[in-house]
Amino acid sequence: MSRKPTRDDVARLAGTSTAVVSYVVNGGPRRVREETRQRVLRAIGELGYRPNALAKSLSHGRTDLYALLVPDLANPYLAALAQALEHEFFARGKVLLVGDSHDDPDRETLILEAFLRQQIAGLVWYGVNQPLPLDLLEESHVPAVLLNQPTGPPQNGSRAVGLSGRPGIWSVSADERLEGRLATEHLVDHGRRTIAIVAGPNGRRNARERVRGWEKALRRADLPSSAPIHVPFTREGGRASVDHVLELGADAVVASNEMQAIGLLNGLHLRGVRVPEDVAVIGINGTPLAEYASPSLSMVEMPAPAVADRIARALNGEGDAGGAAIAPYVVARASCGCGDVSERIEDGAP
Amino acid sequence: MSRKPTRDDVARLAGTSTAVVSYVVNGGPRRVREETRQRVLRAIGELGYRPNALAKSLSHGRTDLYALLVPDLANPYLAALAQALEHEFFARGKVLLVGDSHDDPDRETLILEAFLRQQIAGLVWYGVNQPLPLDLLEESHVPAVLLNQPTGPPQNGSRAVGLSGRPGIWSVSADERLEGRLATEHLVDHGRRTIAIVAGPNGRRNARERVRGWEKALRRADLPSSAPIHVPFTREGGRASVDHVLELGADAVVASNEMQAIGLLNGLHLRGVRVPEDVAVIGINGTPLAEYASPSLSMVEMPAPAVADRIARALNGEGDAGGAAIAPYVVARASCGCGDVSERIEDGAP
DNA sequence: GTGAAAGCGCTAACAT
DNA sequence: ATGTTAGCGCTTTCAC
Repeated sequence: MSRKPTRDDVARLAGTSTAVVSYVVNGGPRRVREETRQRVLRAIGELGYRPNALAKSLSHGRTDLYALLVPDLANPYLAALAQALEHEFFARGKVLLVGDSHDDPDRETLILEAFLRQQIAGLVWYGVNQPLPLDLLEESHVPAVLLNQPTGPPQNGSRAVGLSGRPGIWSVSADERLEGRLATEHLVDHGRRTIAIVAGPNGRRNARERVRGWEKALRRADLPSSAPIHVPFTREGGRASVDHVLELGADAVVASNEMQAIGLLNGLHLRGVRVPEDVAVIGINGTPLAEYASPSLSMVEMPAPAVADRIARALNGEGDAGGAAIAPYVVARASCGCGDVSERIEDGAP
Repeated sequence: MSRKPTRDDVARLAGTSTAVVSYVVNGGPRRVREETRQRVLRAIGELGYRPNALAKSLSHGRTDLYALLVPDLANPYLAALAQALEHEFFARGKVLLVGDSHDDPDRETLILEAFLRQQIAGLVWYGVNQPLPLDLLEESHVPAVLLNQPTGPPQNGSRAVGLSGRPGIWSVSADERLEGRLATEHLVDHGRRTIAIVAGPNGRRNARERVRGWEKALRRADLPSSAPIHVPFTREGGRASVDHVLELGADAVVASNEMQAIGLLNGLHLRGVRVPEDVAVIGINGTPLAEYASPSLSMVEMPAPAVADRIARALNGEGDAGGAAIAPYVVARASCGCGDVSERIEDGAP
């Protein structure tokens, strides 16, 4: 009574063959007479039989394992994404493996290799570098969705597009430029004239895109643009940018992600600068956390659940992965001067 | 050249038997002549051979899969824990599976079953209910660490203890009572006289423990205690508790977790109450996020990396899982009135 | 030091 | 409708 019951035990107890047990457990590929079915089911219940997914996968040639590889699981945006992906995958009977590269390309490779050894059925990869070293991935035949990888011409919102290299590698990425533009335009609408931007590390492509959107909005509004303030995508970075922001005499700032925005808010608070009275703040890629900053943070958002849905569809080859874009939108709260209004402002076309 | 190379291919190319390839790949259990070893290694390199962990596990009877089951992956504390666990497990050649129960016991069971089907080698379970339904777990022989499950008499700090039921089930839990006491004592030291507590949902055992610690500290200081304010362990809950706090005329508040503390801070901000001048705030189970609240949040902490280390040791049967306790400590920041000092205050004995 | 072969638990093509 | 059986890729005992 110690060894875990196997399919053989079930078959023996039910007085059938092992194949029939398989058919019952999997609901196919053959039909089974109802009476037999019941007998098998009863045997399964009696033994407390639990199918071994390992054996199944080995035999069937396909696992139930999906993997997520990110640079920082503690980043609220990525944690929200992990949560949303787990939700989507679980709904499809898959289970989620996570890896945290700590922003280290070498570690990233090691993790990826571990995932491939596990014969993952799909990968979601928020990579450290741009572009990513795809060799490992390409020689495997694992379907993958790349995040944070700008591909081709800028797109409206987010979509899943096939990526050159090999079929089965997709890219789901936000239109960072649009996000930057939306954020900036909102500040312009508030009548701000000197709008600074806290950007990501110099040279990172996705950092650059957000800056481009900011520039575009300023140009359209006929406002001057200053030099982007390049700091890491961290709370520390945001806080450290405060001196620059004040030197520029800015009356508004766009922060390139939520962690930076929170750090910035804290930095301004420490300097005794009032938000939004003295300086208005808006960030990009908000999470539910933003609402609870003090003052609450206005953000451009593209909710993790929608992104996760898109990713899951792409990996499962469900319908039009490249279909309608997910549009980012402004969630106006207090930090931009919208008072306590927490309305959702939809975007028009570019 | 399309099929993935298997151990057979390697053996053929190296001109050896499959067993030898195994010995080389696993560094055992038999020795292999150096020359042969090199030949095998070369064949592996040439073919780009990657061992199939599935087959290995099926044969070997043990997977490299550890699983983490939590009620809310987006909770910064749990996200930090997930990150720290991934780190520990990866260092041991394991890979991390995550499940999010969304605070739903039924979902929790389904996820657990999925994990068991995957033949996980270990489980870390931050359960929804207290006590947890351990039947599923007990009939499996999976080593497990239960978090958030008060066991036996209160302990100093956190430790891994064997849990009745069956061997291989451990509990690593904070001494919630001590945490509550430390937080409260710190406020007392600041000269606060009316110290309220934002507790967790009424009836939850871990919520109760923190309240007990608070009561004890007040009693010792000869201060009156009010009724605990029971709200969910969420930011919404913290924010919603503000009216109660103000009604009580409190000049200080202990929040039972970080999300509540952040919500409370925001609620006070919205009411125009100054922190810490009018009301001092301290929370329990802080993460790096707390430092960036405005004002920065004083917290009782028990860092995720230390907890994760303890958990990993327990699961790996490494040394004294039940050894020295992890002591929670106060990280004093601005919200309690410690100014911008960010010193770490160690705790004495109970 | 190395090879042959019997499993690990399950799937599915092929029989009946 | 159900039984038989050959794998899936690897580990490991047992021979040599």
